[in-house]
Amino acid sequence: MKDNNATYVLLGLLSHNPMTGYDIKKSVGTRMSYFWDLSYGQIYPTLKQLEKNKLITKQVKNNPNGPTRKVYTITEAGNKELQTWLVKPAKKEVHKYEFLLKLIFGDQTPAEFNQKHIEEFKERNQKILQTMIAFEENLKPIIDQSESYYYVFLTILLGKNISKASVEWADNVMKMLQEHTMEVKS
Amino acid sequence: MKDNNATYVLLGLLSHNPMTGYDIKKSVGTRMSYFWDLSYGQIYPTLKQLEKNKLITKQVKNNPNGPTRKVYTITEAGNKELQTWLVKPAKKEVHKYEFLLKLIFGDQTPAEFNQKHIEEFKERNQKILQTMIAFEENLKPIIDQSESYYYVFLTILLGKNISKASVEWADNVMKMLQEHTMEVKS
DNA sequence: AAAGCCATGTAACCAGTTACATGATTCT
DNA sequence: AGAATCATGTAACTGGTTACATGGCTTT
Repeated sequence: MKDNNATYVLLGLLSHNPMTGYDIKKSVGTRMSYFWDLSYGQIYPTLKQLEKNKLITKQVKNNPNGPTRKVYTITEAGNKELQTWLVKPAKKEVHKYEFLLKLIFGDQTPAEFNQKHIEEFKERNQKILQTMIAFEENLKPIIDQSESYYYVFLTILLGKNISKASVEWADNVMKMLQEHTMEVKS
Repeated sequence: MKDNNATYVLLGLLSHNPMTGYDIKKSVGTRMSYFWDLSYGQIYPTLKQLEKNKLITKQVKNNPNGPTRKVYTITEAGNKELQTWLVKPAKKEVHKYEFLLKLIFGDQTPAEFNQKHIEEFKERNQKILQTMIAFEENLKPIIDQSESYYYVFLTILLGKNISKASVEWADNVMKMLQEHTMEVKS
């Protein structure tokens, strides 16, 4: 059995509800959008492999309006595998900020381009912040209905805090850069 | 010519000073540690390829105490290539928070493990925060000596803000989780 | 009519990691 | 004596993306 994160995302999601590959993609794209991503190119082969290893089972459901749905359910063995992984220490976070790679070489380009990168970063983070706030509001009233909502809520809060800090940084350095550019020119 | 980020990290660093592959690794590991990483497995083949494409040149320097050093210098064509890339919009940020992947499935495991993951996340971020503050203090007095220091400084500030927000989040949710665990038990 | 969603999947590619190989010097 | 640093590099592997292929249903 392969021991990559894609495997455990699928097991984790299926530990709550039986789902199709398509459902999984949507689920990751919403509740995990801030901190994880999976493509179909990972999802479908991983499902196949999990089934082969008896960590999940498949039910083929005929769908009158559209293609056949393949609904996957976690097995006892699958749940055990998930729990074994859950207690192991997590690897450290990986970040790829391409815009910082451009900004750190900002002395090699006119100031306007650096400002553009910062503006765009700010916009991306404002969007994320709004999404996180919306998720937060949606979850608040139902948080006591299921223990699993509570943990989703905690992860949403981190996304909210970090995107907020990012927007604040962008506002600050935009001001700093404007003053700096004037100083350098004079 | 390949158009991956590793290429531009090397060009960007070499646009400031001629360097060896080893120097580049160290440089990335300090000033970019928060938001980027490169392994020798990427650096050496990329240097070779950049040289073949005449974006950098190599000088082999005999080193009395140790192996031969190969010092690379950026060419005019290399600088142009870098500048072309600098003005193009950056791709959106990519994050991989493995611990959130474990926390979001926190209902599947005893509370103590969730708290462990949060504690460890907090510790990682406290370390980063301290590093960023140290960089900030080191840069402040020399920031007017070179335009390039200024941009490094801006990137350091983002690392500082985000790791600070992360530590604060950890403190908050630890308290929340402790209360929540007591409620659920009662 | 066109765009977008539902739903499946594969193949080729690109990015990035890890383990290995080599070996001298310097610090503790 | 042993660990760390200096310094080079490759090969095999794993992780992850993108483009392609198919095709019906629903919304604008």
